[in-house]
Amino acid sequence: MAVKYREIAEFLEKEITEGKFDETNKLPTEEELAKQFEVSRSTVRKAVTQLVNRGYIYQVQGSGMFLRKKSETDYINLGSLRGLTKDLPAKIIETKVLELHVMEADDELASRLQCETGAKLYYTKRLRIVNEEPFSIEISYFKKDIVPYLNEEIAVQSIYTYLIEDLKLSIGFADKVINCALMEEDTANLLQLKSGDPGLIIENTVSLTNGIIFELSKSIFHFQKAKILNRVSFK
Amino acid sequence: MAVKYREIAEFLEKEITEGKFDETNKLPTEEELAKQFEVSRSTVRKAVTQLVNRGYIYQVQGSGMFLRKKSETDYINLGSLRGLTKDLPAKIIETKVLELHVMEADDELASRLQCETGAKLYYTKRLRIVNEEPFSIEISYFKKDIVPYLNEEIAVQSIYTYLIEDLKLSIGFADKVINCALMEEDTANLLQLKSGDPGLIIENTVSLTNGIIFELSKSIFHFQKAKILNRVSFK
DNA sequence: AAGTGGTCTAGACCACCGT
DNA sequence: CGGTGGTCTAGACCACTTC
Repeated sequence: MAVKYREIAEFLEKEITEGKFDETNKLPTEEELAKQFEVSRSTVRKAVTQLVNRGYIYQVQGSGMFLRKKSETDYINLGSLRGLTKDLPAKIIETKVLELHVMEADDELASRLQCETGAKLYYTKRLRIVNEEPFSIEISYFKKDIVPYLNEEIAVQSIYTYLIEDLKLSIGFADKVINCALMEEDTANLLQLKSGDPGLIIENTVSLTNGIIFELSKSIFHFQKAKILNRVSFK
Repeated sequence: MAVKYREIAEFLEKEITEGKFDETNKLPTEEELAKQFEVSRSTVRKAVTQLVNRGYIYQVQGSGMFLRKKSETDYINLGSLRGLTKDLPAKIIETKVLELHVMEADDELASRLQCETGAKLYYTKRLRIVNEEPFSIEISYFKKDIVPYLNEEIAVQSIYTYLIEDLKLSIGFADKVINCALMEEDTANLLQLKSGDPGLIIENTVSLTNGIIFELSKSIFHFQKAKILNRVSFK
């Protein structure tokens, strides 16, 4: 942190989620915020833009900044990289690590991860349990030269928290592909569904700020329990 | 248009898609672009930010601006409001208008559209055909006070083009909820699937720039043919 | 050390909303 | 018309990458 506009965005985000502006449904003007935080109006605008992009507010020229309707709480948020734990704060989330070991990239993985065939990868398969019911299966591959160490203790918690806070990785961008497919029997069993039932699938290719891909993942969600939310702003 | 940063973004977007920077995989520096377009560096940065948000490029501090790997062409783009026609430019897209008439909002529609029960709405149900195969079913409700007129000729083409270019509506933001559900028989039939097969569903709540909701839609995609792409940047 | 993007400022002027 | 967001500028200084 230590960057003003991020701090302001974070501060306002917290105020918004705590309901501080719910009565008026409106934020103070940019001018007022600039005065309050003792920064220039440009800096306020940069902070505010983040809130707009995250779907908290919208701006109307000549009129002001307004709260967007709060979204329901039990959606998976496509725009965040925070993971289930942060997306579903109201729920009890458990994780069962089904597999975790180092392996070598085959041709297909190498191509998708843009690395050499045979490069070392961490492979992990996890079952996510929400409110004591199976919710999703997550299969991930991490490049070992970027994520040199991973163990079950970490994988049971949020891997992303570990990557960001401990390994100090800075995540840059991701491609997410969503589709729907019929499940194999073993996958279905893990989710307590029948073979042939569909799964909602998100495939994720994640890069660091410098553009290097470091993770590939595939999450298969219980089709009756998972909903994905994406808030879009045009501008 | 007439806004510099948008024009620059559009210009660069075109150059990128035409492959102008493919050799180096890199864009000119911000300074150079500022000189080229005769604007300040801030204006260049604003244009560039749009390209970043749209998933075309990424920036690396101290190093430069680089192209992101081109995405495959046959994805539905979640971040755009352009509609299928623009998302799948390589495909032949036909639209069959199954229903189109004015109706009154019931309690549920009124609540979701934030209008009065009984308010007039345009209802339309369309079948989208891609490369001569059924691809999706789209059910939409438009507030009639905002979209006063709609006919089959418009509904066969892109409704959004009509809303933006003819009605001069300015779209502000949208909530998109994605999930997966088993289809009813008549829906399945339209997509040439079996009753009980799954559908990939996007429910869309769209607001104007001033925050007023004007459209609700539900698109049910053929689960074997549709893939949704979302490119995310963190910053 | 040079090159390049990231943050921040102060201020001007425009465009739109609501009274 | 006053209030408020939108665009744009010119310039300073910082942080990171690359050599």
